[in-house]
Amino acid sequence: MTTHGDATETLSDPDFDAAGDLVERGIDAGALVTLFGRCRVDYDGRATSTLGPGDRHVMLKPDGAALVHTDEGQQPVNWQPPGCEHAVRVVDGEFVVESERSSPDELLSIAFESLSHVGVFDVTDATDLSLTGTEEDLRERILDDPDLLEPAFTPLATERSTPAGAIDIYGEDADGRTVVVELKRRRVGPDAVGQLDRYVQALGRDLHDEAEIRGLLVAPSVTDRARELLAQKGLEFVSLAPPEE
Amino acid sequence: MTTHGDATETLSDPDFDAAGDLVERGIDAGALVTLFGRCRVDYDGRATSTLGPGDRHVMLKPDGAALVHTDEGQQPVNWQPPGCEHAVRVVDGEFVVESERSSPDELLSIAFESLSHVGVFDVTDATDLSLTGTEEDLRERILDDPDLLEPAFTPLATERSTPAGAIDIYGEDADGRTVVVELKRRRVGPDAVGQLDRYVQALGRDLHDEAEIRGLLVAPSVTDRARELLAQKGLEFVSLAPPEE
DNA sequence: ACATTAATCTCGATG
DNA sequence: CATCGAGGTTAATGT
Repeated sequence: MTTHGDATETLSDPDFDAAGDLVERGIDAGALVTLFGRCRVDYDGRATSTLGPGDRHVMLKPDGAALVHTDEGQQPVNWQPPGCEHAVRVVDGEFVVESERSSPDELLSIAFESLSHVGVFDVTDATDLSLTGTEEDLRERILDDPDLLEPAFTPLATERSTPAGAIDIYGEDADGRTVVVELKRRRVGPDAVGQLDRYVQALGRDLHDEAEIRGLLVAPSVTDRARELLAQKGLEFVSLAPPEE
Repeated sequence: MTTHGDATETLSDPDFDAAGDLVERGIDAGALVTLFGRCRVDYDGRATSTLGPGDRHVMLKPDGAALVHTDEGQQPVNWQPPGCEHAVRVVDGEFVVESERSSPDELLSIAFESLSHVGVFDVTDATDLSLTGTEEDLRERILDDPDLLEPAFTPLATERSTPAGAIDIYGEDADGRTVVVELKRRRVGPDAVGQLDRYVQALGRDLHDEAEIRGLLVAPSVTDRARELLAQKGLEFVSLAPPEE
């Protein structure tokens, strides 16, 4: 066992009793717990899955999330969302980690036949991520300079609600016609065209003036099918990306 | 340092030189590498992000994926997809992990001011996940017993392609009318209705017989807005879920 | 490489 | 609680 500054504690090739003690202590202390070893994994909840024996890395977070990672992929092979209860016990010679929640009822069960590592990490992280280049940045760019869309475009509202959902930017063109703007931070396919079309139709029913409403899809680029759909539905496209920095 | 069976090796409170040696050795050996300590994280690529100092858990996978986890959330606060090159070096008294790829150009940089743990794990996992309760299971359930949709429904094709995309199930009803079926494994909103409508319209143009085509949305349930949209567009809904087991 | 869609999507905002 | 839409979505599949 290795301890340092009350912050991190690890066990190598622990016996199951020692591992159980450390993991329970870590969970109770609100620490982040990791395990590595050969295990089977079963999940039952929104779907059902089984995973035969293999070496995997398991992370139990203090917010109740659980992650099972293999050597491949950005996504965990199995997981449990935040809000779960973690528990460990030894059953039939296996070290079993269970993570459970209700609504929906879901259970993740990880049965280790051998454990080569257990770690407990005291995490303090008050920092928030600062992210730029999002759809919101694109919206701000347009509101700062509406002429980017077309000359004399006038934004009137953002997030204007319709029976079909909220319109990103609602405004008027140079001729006083209503304009519905849908923003996407990256290249778009047919789904985005469908979304814009829904908003235009819903707004038309709201205003009883469907023919006079223009729909503008704003994105860096569109796929061929999306372009065809736009043409079919009489919608327009403006190429614009979020600010670079 | 702790070694066992060539499989797992960990360092506690390592100095940066020893940590660098172990991490590089782990990466070269195709192992899964973990680090824990106080760090800053910067990302630049499809978007841009910065994250101030805090304690985080870092995982470097042999396929080139990188994950930075805080104490909260199922998702990593920063990451890099598979296919990246990982590198470590000591710069200005910080232990820096960089993960980079091209197309798109993306760089993730993690600068540790202190390291309390480094782990190297030899992963062997040939097992495939077996998952049930997916949309594909729902499709098989219907193909096994088409009457689940309605009496005398006859499936003719799956994944039938149209200019608007592939239709989940394409078939005929008791009266010989063409039926377009869109499947969803869980409760659906307006987007699924738009998707089904696109397919019906596209097939109508293909067959020059739009009026005679029925559209069926099959899901466990629909939201109110989706139900209204279905009614407006003359589409139908059948409540059905993927098989339980 | 691009296009399209599913996902135990996750996550946050909002009513 | 449910609903809705964004996401550096990711992952899989087809072309």
